[in-house]
Amino acid sequence: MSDDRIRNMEEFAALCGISRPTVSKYFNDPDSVRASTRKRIEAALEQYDYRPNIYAVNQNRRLTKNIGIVVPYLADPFFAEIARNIERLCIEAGFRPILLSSHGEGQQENDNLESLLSIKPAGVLLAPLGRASDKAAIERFCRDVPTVLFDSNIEGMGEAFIGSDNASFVNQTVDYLMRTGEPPCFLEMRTPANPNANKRRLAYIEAMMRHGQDPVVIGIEGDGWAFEEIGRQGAHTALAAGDFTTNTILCSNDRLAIGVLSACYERGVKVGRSADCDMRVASHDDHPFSRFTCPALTTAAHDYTNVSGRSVETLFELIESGGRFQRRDETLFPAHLVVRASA
Amino acid sequence: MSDDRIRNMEEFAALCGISRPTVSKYFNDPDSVRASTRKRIEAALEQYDYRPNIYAVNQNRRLTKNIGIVVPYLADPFFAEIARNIERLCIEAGFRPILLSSHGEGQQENDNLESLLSIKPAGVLLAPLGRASDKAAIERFCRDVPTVLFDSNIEGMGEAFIGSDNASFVNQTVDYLMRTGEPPCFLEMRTPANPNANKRRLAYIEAMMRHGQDPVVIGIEGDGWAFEEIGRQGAHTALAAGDFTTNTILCSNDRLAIGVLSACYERGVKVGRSADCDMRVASHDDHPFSRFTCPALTTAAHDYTNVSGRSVETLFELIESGGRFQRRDETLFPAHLVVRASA
DNA sequence: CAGTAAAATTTACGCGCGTAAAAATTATGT
DNA sequence: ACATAATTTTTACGCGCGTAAATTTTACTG
Repeated sequence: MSDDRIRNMEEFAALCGISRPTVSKYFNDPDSVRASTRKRIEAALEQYDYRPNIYAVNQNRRLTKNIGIVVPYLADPFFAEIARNIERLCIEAGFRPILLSSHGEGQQENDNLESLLSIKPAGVLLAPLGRASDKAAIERFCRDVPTVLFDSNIEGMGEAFIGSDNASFVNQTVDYLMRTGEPPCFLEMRTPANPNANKRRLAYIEAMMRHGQDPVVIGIEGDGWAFEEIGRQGAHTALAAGDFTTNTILCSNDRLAIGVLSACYERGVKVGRSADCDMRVASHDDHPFSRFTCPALTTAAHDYTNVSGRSVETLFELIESGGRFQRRDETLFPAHLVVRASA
Repeated sequence: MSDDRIRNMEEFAALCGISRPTVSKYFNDPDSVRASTRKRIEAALEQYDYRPNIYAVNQNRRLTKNIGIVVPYLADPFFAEIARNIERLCIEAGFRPILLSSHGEGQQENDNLESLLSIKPAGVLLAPLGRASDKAAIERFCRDVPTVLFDSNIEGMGEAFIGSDNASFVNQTVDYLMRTGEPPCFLEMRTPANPNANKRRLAYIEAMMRHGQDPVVIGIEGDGWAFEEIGRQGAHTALAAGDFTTNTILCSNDRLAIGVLSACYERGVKVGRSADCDMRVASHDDHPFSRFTCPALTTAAHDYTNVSGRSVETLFELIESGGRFQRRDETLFPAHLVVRASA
């Protein structure tokens, strides 16, 4: 690598012995130039280490190669994991992912969308906060930018939605719990952060009815995204009050369950499915840490690969279609049961 | 907000009744124009919702307002939390943070630096991987971009380092454990991912000598950033082999400890400081989840606020100094002990 | 080898804004 | 009110690249 700093495409083209417009064409699509000239450019590229000025490029291209990724709460390893998959897929496809977290706050979500607007992205993958989302702001955003929603749906917004099938999660856990012990009580936040929670509650009620059981839903207090602490305090309260009508708790999500396990431990309530245990606790999501709780958490797992993969694919299709779909598709992937020691 | 789309600064300046260069000056620094003209611009800004094209701006400014933030592993809530603090501080100072994760891999870290180079950031906050880092690549990068290292130091690289004082962590946990029970064995990965681990081991050995005790270091196998699983398997092996010479384990970091607690639970080893417990487990970092382990983890906490705050401040100073410091400062913040149930 | 299609070159313009220099205007102090 | 300093305006150029049109060169076919 020679260290003569190349200042622009003009100079680089001269070093290649090729005209600038052709070099420009190469950078837009290496296959759009003759194989022999491509070789020459790539040879020079290794020698001189030049790369187009990204700002000049984006100023002139009608569409940038940027893709915005917005997740509601990046400190949740679940979203960190999804985001990581999505990032990788974007890069492999030659795009530039820009990852933003809403940190659980509606204001931040709006700021993120504003910020994305100014970088004129080719498309955006948005996992909205849910209840705390500013629906009007998101709708306005989706009018300007090709957007695919994932993880948490908002009716009618974005050109498509990819997520997990909440009914599939709950059916599997409820069926399993019914088959192996007492019927489960359902523990959730009274005012859930996102609509998946509502769907899970409804699916729980329906599943219980199907089994000829009375559903018992325990809504605990708490606001924000500190689910573990909310679950812990809620479980303490509910256990003290004797709210659980059976020995089996099904939590709306793993982070709540982590808090519940913590509370049980603190109270000396032994959790598990062996004979010497007081309670069973199961949950949904297969959070990256759920394998390491004590006891390890029985849960229903997202199809991470398919959710992130299909989200990205869909966005690419959307971009190629010019930013609009004929109709808004909703794709739901089923869960699979992960039986561990907690239930 | 009128919806007549304004296409450029020329049009916006016309609507303000002010010349474009003055408007340009305003956007560079609102205080650089007369108060009365500033009012006029800001009034128009509310009416017409214009913002400068970020690509045109960055192409022409010698320095962008971008700040790169690189963390080794974003799926670790510890880094997610730090990154979130840093992001906020950057935004408040009028910068544009770009958050990148190296996902535990050297190749990704290099890619991240490459990617940052192309956006010509005003400065970069880099928490290097450590052992997996490509030192030469980082050194080259630091020559081109004003960089402040944080969390994990690499001797001589970057213009400054801000991190936590590993000796302070270990001294506090060791002193506490010595004071309240048997001397601790130290559990770590045999080939630690970053230099903090080495410093902690050395501090442990020194602390034990000071207490007149023989240090016992147990190095467990494992590679990569799946510390919980490594800790779990390592603890199983060590417990089976009887490697622990006392009933007290001090883990190098909380994520390992989470794995250790999981293994203990699986083996029916009761952890805690009450009389009926078999072992005590303590650790370092005060990971966001360490409050929810079973039992809750006794640990030494980072000074999150100061580490992130000082890192950002230092980078700002560096930027204002033109990218170079006279000498390379290393700032270490002490830890504080968080006593919970595990030890 | 001619004929044709494909690719590359030349030329030229525009993107939206930073910024410099000189001229004109406004604010400040006495 | 006047001299002086501080701002603003005018004018103009440049940043690095996308892209279009016309022209020339190259590659491929029979």
